[in-house]
Formats: sequence, C-alpha cells, structure tokens
Amino acid sequence: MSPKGANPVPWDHTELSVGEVAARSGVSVSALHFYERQGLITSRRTAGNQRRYRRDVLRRVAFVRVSQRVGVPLARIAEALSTLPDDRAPSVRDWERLSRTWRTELDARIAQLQRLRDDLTDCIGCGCLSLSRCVLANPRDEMGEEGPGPRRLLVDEPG
Amino acid sequence: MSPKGANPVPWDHTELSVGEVAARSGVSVSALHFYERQGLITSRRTAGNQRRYRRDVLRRVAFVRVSQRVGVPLARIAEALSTLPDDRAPSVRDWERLSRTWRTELDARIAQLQRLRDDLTDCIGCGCLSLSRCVLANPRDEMGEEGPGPRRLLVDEPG
DNA sequence: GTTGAACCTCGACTCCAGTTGAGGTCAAGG
DNA sequence: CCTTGACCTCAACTGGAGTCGAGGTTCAAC
Repeated sequence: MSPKGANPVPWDHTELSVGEVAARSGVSVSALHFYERQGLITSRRTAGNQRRYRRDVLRRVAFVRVSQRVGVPLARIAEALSTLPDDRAPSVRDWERLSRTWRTELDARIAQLQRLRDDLTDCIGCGCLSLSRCVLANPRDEMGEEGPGPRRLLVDEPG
Repeated sequence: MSPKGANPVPWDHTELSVGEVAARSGVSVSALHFYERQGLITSRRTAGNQRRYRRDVLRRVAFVRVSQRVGVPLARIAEALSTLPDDRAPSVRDWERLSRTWRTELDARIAQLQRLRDDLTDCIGCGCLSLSRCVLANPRDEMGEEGPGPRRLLVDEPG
C-alpha cells in the first residue's frame, strides 16, 4: 500500500483514519461513528478535528463483529470492552478472557436451539401445535429471556 | 370455563374474541391486531365491528410464536402461512409441511453457530482476532445472510 | 491557490416487532 | 339508565443498529 491510487497512507502510519479503519475492517464509516457514540471504540482527534485510531481499534472492531455474530447486543459488547485497559493496547490474555465469556453464551444459545429442534422434530410427527399438549407451543424454558414478546404462554384447558 | 368470574364465554362458543385468543395464546391484544395487519391471521367481524376468530387461529398464533423462536422474521412467516388453505381449517399435514421447512432452517442456524463456536474456541487459544489470520474476524461463510450490517469483511494485508 | 476526496456534525430516516395512549363504541349487569 | 370492561381505530412512540443527506471543513496534490 504505497502512495499510489485512491488511498495513499499519510502522516504517522501507526495511526489510522476512519476511512482506513472502514476499509480494513469492512465496517462502514457511519457505523464506526456510531460505534464511537456508543462507546465501543475511541479516537484521538487531529488539529483539524479528524479521528485518528490506534491500530488495536481493528481488533476491537473485529471483536464487535464477532460478538454480534454470537448474538450479543452492542450494549453488552460495550460493557465487555469497557473492562479492557484504556491506556495500553489490550493483550492476548485480555481478548482471551472476553472470548471465553461469549463461548458460554454461545453454548447456551446452541443448546436452546437444539432443544427447539428436537421439539420441532417431535411435533412434525404429532403435527399438533395444540397449546396444551405441545412442548413447542407451550415452552417452560427461557421465559424472561430472548427479546420482546409475551412473557408467558398460558395453557389451553384440557379438552 | 363456565360463565363465572371475569371472563364468561358469550355468543357462539366456537368462535373466539380477541381477548380470549390473547389469554389462551399468551400473545397481547395489540400483538394480535398487529399480526392481523401483517396478514398472519384473519378474523370475521360482528355486527358491532368486533373481531371473531375461528378456533384454528390458536394454532396459527402458536405457529407464529414457534417460528419466531426459530428466528424467522414475520414477513417470511406470513409467506408460509399464506400457503395454508384460506377456507377450511388446516390439516395436520399442512402444519407438518410448514414445520418441516423451519427444521431445515433451524439445522442451518445451529450448524452456523457451531462453526462459530469452534472458531471461537480456536481463537481463545490463539487470542488473535487479527483480520488476516483469524477465521472469526474474516468469515467466508453466510455473507448476504443474517441481518443488517456490512456485506463484506476485507482482509488485512499480510505483515 | 484552487480542486476534489475525505472528513466533520447533526438531524432525520429505515426496518422490525410490537406497545401506548387518546378518543370513541359495544354489551351486559345492577 | 348508567356504569364497567372489553372492544374499536389511528397515530405516535420504543429500541436496536445503523444509514442517508445537508451543509460545512481539512488536507494533500497539482
């Protein structure tokens, strides 16, 4: 990436502009602005008020994207990232710790979907979806969890 | 459920009011209105403009809730439901067919999350999240899929 | 010293899956 | 008759994760 074409690397070379971070991370500039507003990443400003990022912002952004794939909302990602040191660049241990948190999360989500799949398999056999007889239609698990919607599923009276 | 307490059953007894459907399905009245606007369920109206539902609306609603747990957006659920007969109540075979569709979907989602988990496990070892070296940060799979966000993740140049 | 790409802020808009509230109607009991 | 609770419509709002555009500035090159 020598200075030719549309995007030569200027100044310091250790710091990155928002456009460079966008190109390298695959995240749009507007999303990076947004992440900054949400406290997921931080930047220094130049004299002319332009953002300059430390190179480890790329890992932060990568971590954000991965976490989103796991299904974690930005607010919790921000929370996790806030446990990273603010001054020094995070170490391998730091990322390891964060990744481990999500593994647990992911295991739970997979287990949940597998239960759902098993129930669904049973119900393909029974074809029921009856509110009283069907595990699927009347789940006892994960009540207050997982997004908006009704907090309870009442049972159909027998008969 | 004889006529006593807060909610006696009026009129026909084979048809259900919106409040009854809400109580039996666990879905709020406002959500049922919303589902109707989205074409997920339908109702007849009384002389006084009140909704009356056929009893099989309970299965439709159950199907909607289950489908949401699978992760299918309402628009696609509506699409699936639109393949049901509009006149007669759907048969066991009908529900079976629909459920089978979601099973495939669910299998794919589970497989995807399992891949993600495996990658994450590897990355806990490597602690990398480097945009070039890490499968996690740079996935080749499921590109145009799964929600909003950037459609590509560029690679970090080597070195 | 001017051009043009890249940058800045701010507010408004999108989509999804609903919820909330205002203002009005319907139906049954006392 | 009047009250009460369930019902009706319609519009506006929520929240999450951004996108889009207007209007203005900075910066590197020519």
